[in-house]
Amino acid sequence: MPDEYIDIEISAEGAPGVKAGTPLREALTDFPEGSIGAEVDGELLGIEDPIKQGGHYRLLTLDSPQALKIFWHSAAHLLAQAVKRLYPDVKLGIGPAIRDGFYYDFDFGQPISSEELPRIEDEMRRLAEADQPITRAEMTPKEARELFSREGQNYKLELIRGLNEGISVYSQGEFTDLCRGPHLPSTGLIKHFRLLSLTGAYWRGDERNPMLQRIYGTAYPTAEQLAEHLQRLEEARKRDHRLIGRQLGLFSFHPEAPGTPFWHQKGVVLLNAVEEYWREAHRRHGYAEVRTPIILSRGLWERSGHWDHYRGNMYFTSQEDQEFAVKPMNCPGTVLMFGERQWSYRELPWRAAELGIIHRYEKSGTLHGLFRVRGFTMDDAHIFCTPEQLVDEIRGVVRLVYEIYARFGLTEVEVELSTRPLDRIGTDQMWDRAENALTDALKGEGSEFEINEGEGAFYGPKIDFHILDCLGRRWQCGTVQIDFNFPERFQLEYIGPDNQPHTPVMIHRAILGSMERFVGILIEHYGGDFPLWLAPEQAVVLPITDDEHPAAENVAERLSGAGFRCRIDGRAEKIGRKIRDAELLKIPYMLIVGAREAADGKVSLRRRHQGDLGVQSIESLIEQMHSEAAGDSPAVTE
RNA sequence: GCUGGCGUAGCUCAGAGGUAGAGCAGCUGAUUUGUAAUCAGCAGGCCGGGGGUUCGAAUCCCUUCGCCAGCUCCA
Repeated sequence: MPDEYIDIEISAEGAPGVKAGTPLREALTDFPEGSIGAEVDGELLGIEDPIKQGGHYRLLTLDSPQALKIFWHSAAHLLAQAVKRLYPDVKLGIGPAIRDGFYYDFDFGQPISSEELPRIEDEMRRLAEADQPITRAEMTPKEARELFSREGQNYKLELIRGLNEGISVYSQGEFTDLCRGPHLPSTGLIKHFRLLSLTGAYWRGDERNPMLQRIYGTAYPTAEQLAEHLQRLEEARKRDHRLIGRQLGLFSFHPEAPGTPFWHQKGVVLLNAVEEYWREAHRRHGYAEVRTPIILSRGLWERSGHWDHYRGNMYFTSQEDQEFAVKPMNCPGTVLMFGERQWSYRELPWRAAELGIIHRYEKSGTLHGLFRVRGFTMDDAHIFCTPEQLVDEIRGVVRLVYEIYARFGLTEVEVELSTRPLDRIGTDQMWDRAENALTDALKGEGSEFEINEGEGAFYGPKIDFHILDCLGRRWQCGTVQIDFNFPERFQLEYIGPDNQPHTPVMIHRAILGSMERFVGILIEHYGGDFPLWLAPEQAVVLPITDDEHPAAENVAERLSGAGFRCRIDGRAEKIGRKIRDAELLKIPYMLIVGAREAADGKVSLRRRHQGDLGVQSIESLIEQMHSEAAGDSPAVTE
């Protein structure tokens, strides 16, 4: 029964139709079996919720994707009910539906251990089997205060203080919770769920508030969907770049340098392959590569505004009574370069790209593999152009962004445009022009985008690019920001056709974000199975016996000569063992040389995950590898 | 930073007051092998660092460093 619609009309005084405030269940004369709520204009309604507006209602069943949000929210309540039965004195925080599940925050007084989760899950199961109806009631703030103060639910009381009339509570059995809803009709619908983890979380996310204990869980209407979701979590665990990074010998971390990776030989090959492609693409798009100092004087950072706004994230050092900062951004250095001399409008745009090494202090608790580090290489560029050139420049950046992502097989990109915040510099006219330039450029390139009203930086509006990896996870990588601040602070100018000085427009942009983080994303996206052009080791020659070593040397030399990364596994192991080890190292090509191949000057070809592909001449192999390496990246799963 | 958990051999992990263990990896030797693990032997440890309790500490306590999970996707 998917996609069933029903129109509801709100009655005016004395006219036919449904009275506003009527619960959805009563408003529907013919309530279809299996309906758990409805959606209208993006708003979700449970069947007990009151109708507020007329409209075209889409009925939801458990099969509807939108219904999951309701489902998870009710699962959170089920969790809270179970916890309250087991720990009667528990204080409830909040328990929303989130992406892929739900959580609920509790104050247990005495912290509980994650070994309690199965017990709680069992209690939830019992409660679900009891199949209690979920009912809704409205009350005034006063009534709500009385209700929750009776139970000593101080967190709920705090929430009520921020609410006006029309407070709703949802109940199932003895359990009542302050809640906006919507919810399922009854708890019996929640059959398949799993509690996943127990962690700490500050009340309202503020570290000055008490630490609550948060229980995360997930639930699905069918056992298959739940199993599939748990499978996805398992897949993500297997793809963890920290694990694969060690298994493949790409990088490591040491306590001596928290938050900064040590890149091993193979990891550097990978980084270099990404950088080589990056340089090639930037040359083609008319960028000039520059390199600015890592340590610059405090005075520069005072002038750029970083001293006032970013000092807490910066590292400092001093020598000869002079204070310096380790750069957290590349822009001031590039701006100094621009300011070195006079510029003619004929020389603009100047697109200065830099793979700049920057350092930012991050709280120790937020460090996470390559994803959150303290030192990294930003694939930065700063474009200085005339106002007339702005739209074209942004369009060029957008094109380059899509081109570069596509090279890595990342074709799903989500774009967000952030507009002027309340606290900002520059005139409204400048903001109009800049926001229009970003909008026009995105439209011109045919990108779909969402607008984040008021989320721009104080110095200018921006576009953010998010890529979706093969597991559908979203990573913010690229950004394009227009900057009114720098040209003003550093009094940048160029001489226009009118022989007068003008202020250039400055654009900051990054595409991959951090090279290190991007490589981490690639590791997880490919699961370590890198396409040929990125693979740290592209081929390994596997002689069957020592007799084939000369022939194997010959094969390896030919491949190395053709520019491929290739080695010989000359160990006194059986071929099965050599294959296994090469498969585990995820080497794309295994070239087996036995007596027959040695005699014919050929190899027996084996591809990672594919097995034996038969005998092939070395010439045709090299040709095949060249075209594979040059082409677009193949599908992620081979 | 804060809360909780975890640091034992290169890796994955056992041991939970009484002589530090296994598998894999490593080394040595044998084996010369045909598409995902050949066999045997050997070696390997300030049980993360520091302090304490105890006759005795990997084990209990304190402290410090690091790692892992999380720290509003708002009732």
